[in-house]
Parts: sequence; C-alpha cells; structure tokens
Amino acid sequence: MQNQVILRTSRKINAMLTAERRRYILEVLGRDGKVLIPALSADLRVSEDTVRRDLRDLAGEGLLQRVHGGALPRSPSTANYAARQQQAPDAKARIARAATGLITNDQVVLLDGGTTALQVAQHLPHELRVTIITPSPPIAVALAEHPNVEVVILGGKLYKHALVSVGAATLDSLRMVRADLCMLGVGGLHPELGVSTDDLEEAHVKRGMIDSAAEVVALTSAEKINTASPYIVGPLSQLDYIVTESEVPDHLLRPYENAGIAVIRA
Amino acid sequence: MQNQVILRTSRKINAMLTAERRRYILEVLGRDGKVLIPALSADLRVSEDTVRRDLRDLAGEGLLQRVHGGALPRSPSTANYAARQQQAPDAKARIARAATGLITNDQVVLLDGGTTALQVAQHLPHELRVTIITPSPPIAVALAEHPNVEVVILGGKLYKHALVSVGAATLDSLRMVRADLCMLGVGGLHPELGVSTDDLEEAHVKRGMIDSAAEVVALTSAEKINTASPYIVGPLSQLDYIVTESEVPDHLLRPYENAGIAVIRA
DNA sequence: CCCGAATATGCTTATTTCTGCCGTTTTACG
DNA sequence: CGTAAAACGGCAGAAATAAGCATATTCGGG
Repeated sequence: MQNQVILRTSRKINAMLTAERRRYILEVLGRDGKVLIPALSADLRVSEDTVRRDLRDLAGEGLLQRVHGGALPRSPSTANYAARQQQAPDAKARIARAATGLITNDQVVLLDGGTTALQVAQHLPHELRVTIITPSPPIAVALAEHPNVEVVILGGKLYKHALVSVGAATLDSLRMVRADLCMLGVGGLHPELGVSTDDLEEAHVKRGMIDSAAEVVALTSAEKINTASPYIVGPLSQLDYIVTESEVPDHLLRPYENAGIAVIRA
Repeated sequence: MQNQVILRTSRKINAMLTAERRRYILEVLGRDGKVLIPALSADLRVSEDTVRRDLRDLAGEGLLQRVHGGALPRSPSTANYAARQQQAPDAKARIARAATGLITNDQVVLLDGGTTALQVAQHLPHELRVTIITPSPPIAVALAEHPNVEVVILGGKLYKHALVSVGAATLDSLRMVRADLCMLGVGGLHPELGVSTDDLEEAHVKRGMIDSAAEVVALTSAEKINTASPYIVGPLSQLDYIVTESEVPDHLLRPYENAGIAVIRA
C-alpha cells in the first residue's frame, strides 16, 4: 500500500539520494527548529523506519539531538531564534517563497532582518545568482551556504532583540549602496500611516534601505495589515509590492492596490 | 549487445574527452544541486563504472562530495564551520577560557572571526560588561544572548569560508575604532615571520584590527607554533600576549617570551 | 611501420549499503 | 496501570560499489 502511494505521487522523488535526504532533514531542522518523523516520512516519501535511521545516524555525527518522535537542533543558541521562527512557519514560508519570485539573476537586493526575511534567505533558489546586502548576521550566516549568492553585511551596533545592525554606521554604509530591490519585514501596514515598526533604530535602518533601493517590497503576515506600530518608517507611496497571505480578504487589500501597489497573495 | 551500439556511436561522437565529460558533470552539479549516476551514464553514453570513476576522482580533488548513488555539492561552508568547531573542542575551550581572563569590565574589545574566537565569545563570563567589536556574524549572533555585552558588527563583503567580513568597507570601519584589546586567531606563528594566516583578505582585516587596538592577544593551538601560513599579518613585535595550550614545551615558547610577549598556557 | 607502455573504458564478480517490513520492546501519556 | 505510538533489531531483496581483468586507443621510440 505504501507502494501505491509512491506510485501515485511518483514524481522524481524516487531519485532522491540518501545523503540529499539527510541534508534536507538538517535544512528543515534549521528552519523550523524541530522535525517530526511522520512529517518527514510523508515529505520525503520514505518509510518512517528510514527516517529513524537517518536521524539516528545524524545524531551519531552530532548534527542534531534525537528525541522521541523526531529531533531537535543540537546547539541551544539557535534554539531561541528558531523557536520564534516556529510561530507561523507555514504562512511565513509561503510568503517567503512568493517573495523570492520577485528576484531575478544578477540583481543587488537589500534584505531586511527578522524572521520573515530569514525565511526568504532560506528559500532562495539554488540557481539564483544575486548579491544580498543585509544588516542581519543570522541571514548572512544562512546565506553563506548558498552557492551563488554574494553576501554583504552592513555593520553597526547590534540590536540584540531583532539581531540586526542599527545606528549611524549602518546608515552610513547604506548611503553607499544602490540596490535594485529592497525586501522589508514590517511591524504594521496602514493605508494612511504607511509602514511602521516597533523600534526607533530599526525604523531608521528600514528608511535607509528604502532610500537606497529602486523598488521596495514589504513582507507582511495577515494580522499586520491595517495596523500601525509606534515608529513610522515611511508612507505607502514608497512601496512597490506587498507580499502577504492568501487568506487576507480582498477588501482589506483594496486600499493598497488603489495606491498603485502590486499585492501578491502567497 | 548494448556494448556494440555504444562502441559504434561512441567512436563517432567521441569528441567527448574525459576532461570534457568531467566538466559537464560539474556543470550539471552546479545547476541541479546533485547528480545521479544512472542519469549521467545515459547522458554521456558511458558506463556507470566510468561515471563512478569520474566522481571518485572529482571528489579526490575536492570539487564535489561523493554520496551513495551520485554526488552532491561540497558540504556547505557552515558544515565545515561546525565540523571545525568540533575538531579540538577541549584545547580550544581551554585557550578561550584563559583568554577571557585578559578582559576587564568596560573595555572595548576587537574579537576576530574563526572558531577559537567563537569559543572566547561563548566563554565570556556572564557578569563581564564589555563592548565586543567583531567582523564575524556567527560571533555576533552568539553574543546576542549575553546579558551585559554590547556588540558591534563590522560590515563588508562576507568571506564565506571563514564567515567573516572582509574588504575595504571592513577596513574603513576599523579605522574609526580605538579598542583596548584585540584578540586574534592566527594561522601560523613564527619567531621571524611573525603572525600569518591562510587568506589575503583575512590578513588585511587582522592587520586593521591590530592597528586599531592598544594591546594585541594571539590565540593559537599548539600545532601552529613555529609555523607560517602564506599571508603575513605582521611582526611579532605587535603582539602583547599569546594564549596557547599548556602542553607546549617551554623551549618552543622561549623566543616569544624573549621578544617581550607574555605567554599564557591554558 | 610496428611494438609496447600508459591510459581509458567496459565487463564480471563479490561485497557493501540501503530500504521496507515484521516482531518485540520501550516510551509517553491519560 | 493500560494503550497507542515510537523505537529497536533482524531479515531479505534490490541497488550501488569496489576490485580485478580484458579490450581498445593513444603515443613515443626504434
């Protein structure tokens, strides 16, 4: 019966290499902060026994921590950040995947910090050849694995809560940049108040990023639409794209489309 | 049977040289992120054994990673990074712990990239209240969890192998810094050749760090003493401290002590 | 022009690895 | 406790691999 399943969905997943499968497991683990055996078994179209063997071997290499029912990251340091990422992994991943579609080869892209932007970094297609400029150390580390991406990190004082560079040094560096595209995570999005965020320093950096890019993309989950955070980044007129979830009702997005912004539902 | 067909066609089409075939393999690997032996055998009209030999040789040159059934791109740099961190955890941790003893409250410290420096970051006492300036995103991330450390990250182009910022932007930022202490990982340490490292850009950054600090500490494991790497960072006279393993015999360290450097055995 | 070494390739055979399945034991949780 | 899920160990078929051998091609020197 498992055979039938395999046959029915027999995409070329049959050609999945063992080592490739294990890399995938580690990738998911890094992205979501945990892996579950039934989910992996379904995703990878292999038996749960095989997944257990994979996890056992990976744990033997010290690459993850095996627990009942799945596995967790071995390093506790990434766990916090990963846990936060776990909040809405589905929606964020979908938004991120859609956002990568706006990037074309040989572009220079300013990528914001934050968990949504990190998802974008992790979902960049392997063939995509771009330069990514980011104030976020975790994003820089994540992109170091990408074979075709050149990474530039913006220096500055590290704002620990969001793990991004902020301050005068960051803004100085930004002034020397002319990017094709800028992808921002936002704290709030409002037809009249525009783009806003939770921290003053972050707001300055986001504004600098907008000023250094030809086109601006805002990444936002559903619940942030038509809300405002304390610090204003800039008016809606600076946005060219909004990428959000597909569940958002049309009438909520109408004001943004009327403002000339292309809205992409993921 | 299949044999004859292949032979006949292969003689005609055999403008395909061995080296050409291998370049094709690498091209496919770069494009698809993996190669499968049966597919390559069919594409290239050679036996699977030949493909296996090709992959074996290419793996020997470090151009790909051989796995059961095919090959994958070489392990991403962070895998190397993680693996390197496990290499000598004992010695490195001891060196790192000893190095933290050189740091006092309210200092500004330049902390190099690399696995040894990362150990220093992870061993900073919780009560220590300092500013850490670093070109290494992983170190910045690690220090974000520290309650009393202010982190400043140096921007620049990310050198993926070592996960540190390099380039003119990094050096520019360094010129605006006056630090009390600078902690360097070294590639080699030699009484006459001084401090050296494996990468030219890294050497520039290390030199910039030395120039921006009042005192300089070199962190080195035993096997690097009295060796030299290709790129010179600077003479021994710029060093104030060397932190190394306790197992190093006295006579090896004598030249450094005679040069006025305080040697600390951890 | 011919011979022989070096290389490259394909084939055969023995060995190893991978994977799903099954039965048993252990763990998590009400 | 008791139940269901999860984990472990062993087994067998299939695939992949390594090792050794045979053949073909190339190249250099008599």
